[in-house]
Amino acid sequence: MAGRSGLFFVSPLPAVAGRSGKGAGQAGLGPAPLNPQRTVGVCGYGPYLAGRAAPTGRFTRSCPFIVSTPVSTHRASISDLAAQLNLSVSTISRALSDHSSISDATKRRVWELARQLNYQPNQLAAALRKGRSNTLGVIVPHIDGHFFALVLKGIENVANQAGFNVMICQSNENAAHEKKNLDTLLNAQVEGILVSLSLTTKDVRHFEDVRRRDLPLVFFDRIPESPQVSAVVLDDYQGAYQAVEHLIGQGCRRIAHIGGPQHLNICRNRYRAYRDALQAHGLPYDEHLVYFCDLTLPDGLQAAEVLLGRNAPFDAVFAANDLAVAGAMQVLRAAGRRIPQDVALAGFSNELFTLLTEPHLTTVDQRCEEMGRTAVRLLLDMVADQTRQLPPRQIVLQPELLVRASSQRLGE
Amino acid sequence: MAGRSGLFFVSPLPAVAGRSGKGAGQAGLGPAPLNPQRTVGVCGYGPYLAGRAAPTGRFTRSCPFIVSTPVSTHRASISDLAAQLNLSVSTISRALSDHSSISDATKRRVWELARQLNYQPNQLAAALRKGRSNTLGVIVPHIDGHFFALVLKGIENVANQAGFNVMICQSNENAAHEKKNLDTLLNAQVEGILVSLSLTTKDVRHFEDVRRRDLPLVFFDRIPESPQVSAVVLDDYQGAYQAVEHLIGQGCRRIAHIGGPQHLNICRNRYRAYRDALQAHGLPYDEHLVYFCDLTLPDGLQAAEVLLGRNAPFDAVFAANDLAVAGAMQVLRAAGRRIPQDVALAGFSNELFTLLTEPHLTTVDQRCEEMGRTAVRLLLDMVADQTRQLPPRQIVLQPELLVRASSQRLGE
DNA sequence: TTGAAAGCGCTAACAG
DNA sequence: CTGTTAGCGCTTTCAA
Repeated sequence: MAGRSGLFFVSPLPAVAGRSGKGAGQAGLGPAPLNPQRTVGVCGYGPYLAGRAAPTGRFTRSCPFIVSTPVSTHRASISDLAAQLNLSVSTISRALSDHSSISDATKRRVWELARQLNYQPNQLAAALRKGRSNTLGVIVPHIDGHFFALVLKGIENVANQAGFNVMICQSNENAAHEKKNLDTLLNAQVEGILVSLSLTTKDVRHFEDVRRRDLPLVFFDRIPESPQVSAVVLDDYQGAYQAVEHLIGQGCRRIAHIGGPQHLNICRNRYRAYRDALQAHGLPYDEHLVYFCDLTLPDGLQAAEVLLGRNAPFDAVFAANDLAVAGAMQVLRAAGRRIPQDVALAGFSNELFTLLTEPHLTTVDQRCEEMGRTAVRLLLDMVADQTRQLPPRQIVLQPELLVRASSQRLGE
Repeated sequence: MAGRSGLFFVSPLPAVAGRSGKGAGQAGLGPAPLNPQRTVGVCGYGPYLAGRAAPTGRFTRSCPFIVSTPVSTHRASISDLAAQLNLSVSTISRALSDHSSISDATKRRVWELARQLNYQPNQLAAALRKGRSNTLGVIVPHIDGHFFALVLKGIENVANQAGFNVMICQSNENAAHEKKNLDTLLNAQVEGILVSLSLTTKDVRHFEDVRRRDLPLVFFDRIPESPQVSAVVLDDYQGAYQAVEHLIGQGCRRIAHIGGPQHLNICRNRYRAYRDALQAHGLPYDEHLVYFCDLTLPDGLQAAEVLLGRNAPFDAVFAANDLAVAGAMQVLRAAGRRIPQDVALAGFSNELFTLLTEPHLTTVDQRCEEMGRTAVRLLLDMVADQTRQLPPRQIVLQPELLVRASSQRLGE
């Protein structure tokens, strides 16, 4: 199939194989031959260091990596056990799964041999036979960045606890890629799918296949606009509303907004909350104070520049994410604005770095892990429901406003 | 048996001939291309909002999510196709994989029906039969945080291009968990494994199983101390050495170090480079200027406090990672130290947030994606080698020092 | 160019 | 308590 391009694209330094420089009992140097007969030993070796000589020796540590001859490359199967014990494969199978109808004596024998032969069950075969892959699929826009990483952690925890593996796909914010991801998951026979839409997904018909197969499907965070789907989301509206209200409470009257792509539910809701909060407090909406972008760091920088250039004074910025507001802060400070005295700032997502900026950033926590856990629980409920008749459910998590120095103009 | 702790990380499979799709009559041969589809219903619905009433309607967008009754929940298999076309399963199988010995006419009929029935090959069955799962396994300490996320991205790219899926496990910095991860991967019949050791892994004997089975194994970044393994690492020594040398070049004479756990090769090498660089430039090593910890944010805060409290003046800090130095910076500034005039700072890893602090942090780039790509290429070479005789290789990537404001005391 | 048949490793009736 | 048997869906000889 796809060619394996075996070229190594490595930096100048040639590969260092079996480099040493240590005094300790070095076994093999250089291209170590395979099958060094049962060398069960301690070996130390130098650091991967280029150039400089190093006062080594004292930094090595013992390394009990056993190098034993591969006894047999053959993977023990259930029938190997059966043959060796003069039992039938079904007995072995049952013994291994601790079936009640197998005598303790037999079980013990089986387990012992399994241990000796280092038997590992073949999940593929079991899944094929049982018709259950014990695997869930997830499609996320990307994996780098705080939010999805934490959601995935939540998903993994609950799923694993329930005995499921999780297969992850990244759509790279690309709708076509997302579609392929879906095929991949279907081919892998996953038992249910979790999805957070890509930035460029404006058409969700590719999820119809899933539906047609009665395969449980749950969206989270970035979801399509249909009450017919099951979904878990944060109450972005609420979080944003609170953030803006907080800024108003600090005496801000001209609050700017850096918003994200409006076809995404999350960005739209944050923007809407911004408008509503202003209105609820009798403040006018001024479109000169609003800037839409993709919320990257460069976008944040540019947003601040544009806002400053518009000649529409503002005393606060609420951005739809933390990165944008962090970028904006740099530009604002460079322009001589004091934070929060001149301009108060609030972001969204509670990224780790909001505690690394000076001042720390006010933000809204998204309950990442909880979102993951909730979504997978919902999915597992659907998977467990044989009838496939469960009505779609939508679950809304409550965010938490975290007030920090970037927005505190009054004594707390 | 082995606990489930797997996260599969997958992406588009190599095109499977006769991929589904609906829409107008696709005539073409070969892997059916994505198809343009017509819009079908439109439905709008309110936002997931709790509490406040919202001026809905204007913010909804069209949603062509089709709600159709599940026609048949039965997944079409190869034998269904065979039955309907009066062909044998083997012919179908061959046609689907575009085998040369099948007539074009037959292929066309097969593909067409496959499309109609929305046939999706069962990977499990294929893998079982072929004895090849087309899956690689990866064990990382965690998935949140810049570094591993990017390495994984690199791994995914290359692996997918070569037609492999990737299964990810997180050890959560826990050696016991790492062991379970390994079982999970073995059970899933992966064809090769990539590992970056957990913080608490001091004994690597559990990888012996892998070796005994002749399963290709490549370590990256955090690796065991043995020349017998294949590994890809950054030249941490070189990167740290350059960073410290840079600080010296800026006029710093009393440079402190915040170091990580010394049983990890990466931390040890950074520390060693720190000492060597000092020595090479005739500066004394003073243990009062060194603080070891786990390099978290709180650790960084504490490190600075301890260093300040020791009454051993210092004019620079080189930390083994960015988080620690970012934390230290906060404490130092709070204590009235100007950065970089009083204390110059340098970290390690090139985290995104190094561009969000004030001033920006000098750091060392780790070539994350390249590390992932390189590691998986090495692994794929081993997988491709039927003989299993390839000698272990170690590849060293060169880091890049990124000088930023936190350490620039002289005009560039 | 197509078909028949034999499994991959495991599970689960159904019988003893 | 244990064994026999029949597949899960697919690939792959070997024959036609």
